[in-house]
Parts: sequence; structure tokens; C-alpha cells
Amino acid sequence: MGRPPCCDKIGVKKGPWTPEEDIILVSYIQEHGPGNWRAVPTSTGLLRCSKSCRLRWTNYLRPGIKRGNFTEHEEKMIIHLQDLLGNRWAAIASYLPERTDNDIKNYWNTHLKKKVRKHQEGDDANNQDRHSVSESISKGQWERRLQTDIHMAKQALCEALSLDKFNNNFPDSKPSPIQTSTYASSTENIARLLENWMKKSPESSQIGSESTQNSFNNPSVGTSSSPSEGTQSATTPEGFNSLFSFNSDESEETANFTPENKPDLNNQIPLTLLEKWLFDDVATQGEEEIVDMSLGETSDLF
DNA sequence: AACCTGTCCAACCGCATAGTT
DNA sequence: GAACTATGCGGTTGGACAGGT
Repeated sequence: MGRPPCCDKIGVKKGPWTPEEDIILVSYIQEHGPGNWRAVPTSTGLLRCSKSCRLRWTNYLRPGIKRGNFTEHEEKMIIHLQDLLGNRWAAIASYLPERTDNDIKNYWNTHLKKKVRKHQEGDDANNQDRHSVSESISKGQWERRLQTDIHMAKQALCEALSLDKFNNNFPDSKPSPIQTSTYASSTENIARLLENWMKKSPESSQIGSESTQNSFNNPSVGTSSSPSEGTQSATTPEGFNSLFSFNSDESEETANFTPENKPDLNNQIPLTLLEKWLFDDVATQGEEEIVDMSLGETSDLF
């Protein structure tokens, strides 16, 4: 049987998202939480397929996404993790919660791949005797990969366990503490986008504010002018803060987005021994473990 | 100024897989 | 267990932009 398309191709809009669409999507997710993507286009009236909505959210609108230049540390992480995991970008991204798999993938393809290749070529030319070393490294790769997988499984278990404690925050959301923590960690991307869009088209803010009046209660909505031109505003969030009230003293729903509401594991219901062990382990080992595990291999790149 | 080339990155496509009926 | 559906993932594309000639 053939797999049907994820959405009806007729009447489905493609291409870059407009700020209006972003706002509608964000307001919907703020109200209902992420997940149930199929319902998003019908509920919001967006002429986008569910897949496109999910992608837009996870890769761009989701709070907590860090944009811009990758730090040296992040580069090392990516190079190392790519070495360990291959092109499993989602797995790699799980170690860099502020970056999306798409971002990491793009960065790898445009920067790091060349960098690594160049480095390897240099190595081949200059240090043939290092071959035996790299051979032994590759021999140990399966072991390390296994280690990483164990770590990831452990983390997944940790996430699953911790989820119960966070469920009240996002009943509809998918079980992922990364998600919940990123929700809590930043709303800047969305805030910037909205702010910018407000500057661009004050009158069209009606759409956003009407459909989201429960969520957006900042009086400054739609009051600014000075439109800015270009597609950049549509794809580069410059400010949402004026519309979203993500402060901890707001309603329970909006408060879920705040950094202040980032789950404080130590203040939760008493942990079981297993949970405690997991949290401690993940917290202490986390990314450092991965980097340290064999960062020596990549550290000479920098 | 016009053209060419390379880079960047948002978004799309198709497949895999998990979940549901 | 088969059929169907929803979601996630990785590969790829295409448009915008920057820099060079």
C-alpha cells in the first residue's frame, strides 16, 4: 500500500513562513502545547501541513533555541558526537539542547565537514605514523558508541521518570524534559519575532492579538510602528517579549514558559533512589562526559 | 554596475518507525 | 497481524545574500 501524503497538497501553502503565520502557530501552541500537529492546521486555519507546522516550531519558534555563531565548545561537541554517532543529528542535538538538529546539520555540512576533512588530510600528509593510533581509535569507536547509547538510554529513562513531575505544566506536550526545559529556558526567539513584526505591521497585529488574547496581554501590543522591510523579519525573530507574558507571576499557563519555572529537581517530590541516581549521574556526567570521553581526538582541530 | 560563484539556512521531501484501530 | 495514521529524522533543495572579478 502506498503511503498517503501527510496532508492534502491542494491548498497547502509552502515556502517561507510569514510573521502572521508564526504568531498564529505560537499562540496555538502556547494554548494547547506542542503535539497533535495534525490538529494544528485545522484548529488554527493555517494553510500549512502539520509537518510544516511541527518543523517551524521545532526548528525556529520553539523557545530556548540559540541562534548565531557556534562556540568552540559546541564545535568540539558536534565534531566529537558526529564521530561517535554519525549523522544522527537528532541524537547529537540532544546533547546541545539549545541547537536544533537542522542547525547542527547545516553547520556540519557547511563548516565542520570541511574543517575535519582538511584536518584529516593534513594528518595523512604529515603523520603517517599516526595511522596506527587512529586505527586503534576506530577500533574503540564501537565501544564508545555503545557507551554513548547507554548514556542516551539512561537519559531517556531519566526523562521518562522526571516527566511525571512536569506533566502538570504541559499535559498535552510530548514527554521530553529537553522540551520542557527549553520551554522554560527561553522565549526570546518568539518574543523577538513578534516585536519585530509589530514594528512592521501594527494593523495586522489584530490577527495575532485577537486569536491569542488570553495569552498576549501586554498593553504595548500593536502600538509600535516603523516597519522594517525584507524577508529577514519573517525568518529572523527579533522580539516577542512585548506580546508574551512569560513571567513567573503570570497565569499558570504562561508561567510554564518561564525560566523561573524550570523544574528544580531538588525541590520536587522526594526522589526515589533510582531517580536520584539518574539525575545525579546525568547532571554530573552530561555533556562533559561526552566531550571528555575522547575529545583529545578533535581538540587538536582548534 | 553587472555578473559569477560560493555560502548559509529555512523549508521541503521521502522514508522509517511508533502508535492506533 | 494487517492496515492505517502520526510523528520524527536525515537528505536535499532553492532562494537570499556576500564577496570577488
